[in-house]
Amino acid sequence: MELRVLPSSSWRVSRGISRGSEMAAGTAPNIRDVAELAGVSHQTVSRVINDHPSIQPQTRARVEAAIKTLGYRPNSAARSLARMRTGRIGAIVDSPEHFGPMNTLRGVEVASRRAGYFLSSVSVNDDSVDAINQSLEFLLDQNVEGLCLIAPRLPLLEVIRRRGLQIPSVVIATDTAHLVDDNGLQASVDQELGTRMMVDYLLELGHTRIAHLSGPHDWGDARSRRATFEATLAAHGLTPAAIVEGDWSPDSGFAAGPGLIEGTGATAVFSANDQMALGLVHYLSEVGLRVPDDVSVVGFDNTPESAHMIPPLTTVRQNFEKLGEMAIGSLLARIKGARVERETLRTQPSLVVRSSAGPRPATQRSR
Amino acid sequence: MELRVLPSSSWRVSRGISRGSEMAAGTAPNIRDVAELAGVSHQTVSRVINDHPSIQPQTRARVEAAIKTLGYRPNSAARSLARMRTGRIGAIVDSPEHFGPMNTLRGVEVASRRAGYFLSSVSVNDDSVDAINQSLEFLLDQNVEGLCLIAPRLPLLEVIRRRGLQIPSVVIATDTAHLVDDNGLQASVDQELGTRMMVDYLLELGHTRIAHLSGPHDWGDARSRRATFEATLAAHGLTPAAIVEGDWSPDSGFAAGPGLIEGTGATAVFSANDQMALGLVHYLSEVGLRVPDDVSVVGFDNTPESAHMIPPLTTVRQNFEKLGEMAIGSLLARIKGARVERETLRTQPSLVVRSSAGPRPATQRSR
DNA sequence: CAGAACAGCGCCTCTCGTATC
DNA sequence: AGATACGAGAGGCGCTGTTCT
Repeated sequence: MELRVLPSSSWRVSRGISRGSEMAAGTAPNIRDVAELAGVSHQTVSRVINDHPSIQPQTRARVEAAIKTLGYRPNSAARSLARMRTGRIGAIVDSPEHFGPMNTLRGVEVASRRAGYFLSSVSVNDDSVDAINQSLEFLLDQNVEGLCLIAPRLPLLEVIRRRGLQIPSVVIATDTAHLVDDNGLQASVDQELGTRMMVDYLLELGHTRIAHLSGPHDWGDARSRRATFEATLAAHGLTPAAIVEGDWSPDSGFAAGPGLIEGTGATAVFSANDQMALGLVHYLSEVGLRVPDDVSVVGFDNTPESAHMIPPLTTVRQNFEKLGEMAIGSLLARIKGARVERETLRTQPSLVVRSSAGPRPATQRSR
Repeated sequence: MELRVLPSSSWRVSRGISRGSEMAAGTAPNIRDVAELAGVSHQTVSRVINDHPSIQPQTRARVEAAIKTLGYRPNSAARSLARMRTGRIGAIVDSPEHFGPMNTLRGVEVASRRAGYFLSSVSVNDDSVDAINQSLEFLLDQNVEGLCLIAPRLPLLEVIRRRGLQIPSVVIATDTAHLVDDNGLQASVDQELGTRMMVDYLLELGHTRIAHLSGPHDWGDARSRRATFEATLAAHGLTPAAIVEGDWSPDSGFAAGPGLIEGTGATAVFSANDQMALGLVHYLSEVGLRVPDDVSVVGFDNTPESAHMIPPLTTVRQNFEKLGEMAIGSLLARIKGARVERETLRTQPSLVVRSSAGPRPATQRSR
């Protein structure tokens, strides 16, 4: 897909050239208008805009000049019709206001554009089956060639499971249990790895009483992190000091403070995201507990803010942009007719060690 | 634009009905396939899907049944071509990770969909003229009928000013000085009103030493709020206790604390957004100043978090969704051929009084 | 109320050509 | 002669209009 610069005010140009006295100003120029102006056949123009090999440089130059002066732009509908493909993919984003889905969409956007595909995306916040189905229909009505579903929560996954996908699709979701589709394509950040790295890190620091501030239970990531947290502790013969569910917001992190700390003996808290960690740190400072001297706090996401928290937050970096790009890459391969086997893409998160976690305090707090 | 429910697994249906032994499975069904199955002409099918009045209920029912069993979906490219319109509008969003642009886009999305228009949106973060121009070309290549530009910062506005817009467009931006276009359509939340309401509120509470935590200077909203802040104070014969520029982030709010408070005598701080207010409140608690007893802090945006801050934040509510909807409404009117005069749309913000601002302390702090 | 017939939207593709080195 | 560079023309993509029965 090549991009040309429009000479200003040449958009609604007259097409009087080819239609004599009609002078239908306001109508976009035609491929034949270009041909006429360049003194070539419409064939040649077509060959130029489609990068056909056997075109002489000077002819190409003449045509491109004509294109520029007319402000010609191929009619995408006509192209789609003749080629029998729209060059468009559709995306549904659930909870687009959240860090992960938002950045994943960014990656999806970049990747599809770079591949020469148009993207139509729709947001979903509503959990109703009807709303989700309407979003799907809305995309299918555009004859998208493929579908990318950013589905962090269960409701959207459930709809996908029930109705199935009839065109090439990729589902970006952690909780894969709901996808029974045989030839399904699925992508996610490896939550288990990220969680294990973090919990192992806390264990190495000597912590044995670790609490978990989890995300909402209808989020796949939250479920996975919580489950892996418990499993990793269990593998070391430990049990959680406490588990409190938040809603990803800083406020919920603040509010979860007492449940995580009071009487639990926790010396470290693994928060399922950075924002809640922020709120929790705030709570701890309010009750006079120092981070990390009294309590270690770690997060997940590596938001821009996390580097500047006080103290700077130890967290897990997830490359959502890359996730989106990988997903689109594989989706496009399928659209172009690659094999159709079940496939699962994973990106690896990485531990970002800053200073919000430290060794287990020598003397236990009394509380 | 009506939405139909696809019977599962009926998408890639055979079209053997009309093409005999060819049985081109994998090809989407045709309007003629539907006609044949329903025992009517393709004309009638066209009339049904376009809600033509003169169709008998039973005929309509037969056709709709055929549509359903075949999983027929009109080819959007063919429709666009025949109608000579794409039914698509394009949107560019600068800084989509920020609260305002993000929610404005949400409104744009909802409004265009409700009006039966498809939406293509692209994100811009880069300030380079090339990147912005490419985004524009990308949308124009899709033959969008109109353009919605969410332009909170100056660089995008500058590009718009320089190249002009050749198709119906609406610019959502506060800083209108850069738009010389004669018949331009522009929309924004009334920043001056919001700022005045807030500053007046602080003045009524008796504050005379008020500091301002502003947003980045290349943001239109930030410039407007700052200018109005200064003007409103001046109208009361007052000068700012301090002005510090942040970058919208909580961290910058935290970092701005000393500059706003130390030695300024400020008893109130007007933060240009809620997130910075959050950081500032954190700073204040760290240095032992109570909000609002010692220092009043107010924000702007009314983010979901603001209601749960401690103390709950007094702020200004901006209805970005409505802004987006209004903008699209007026844009569509232009696309449909309404008058083309210069037009400016404004939505009114409202004051949300919570408890982070109180009366001026009786005794001045010593610092 | 609905069918038949046809033109047309703008572009692509394919088949033949002719022309030039 | 056998390449390469381009033209002419037709048919088709799926749907929408209109007009005439």
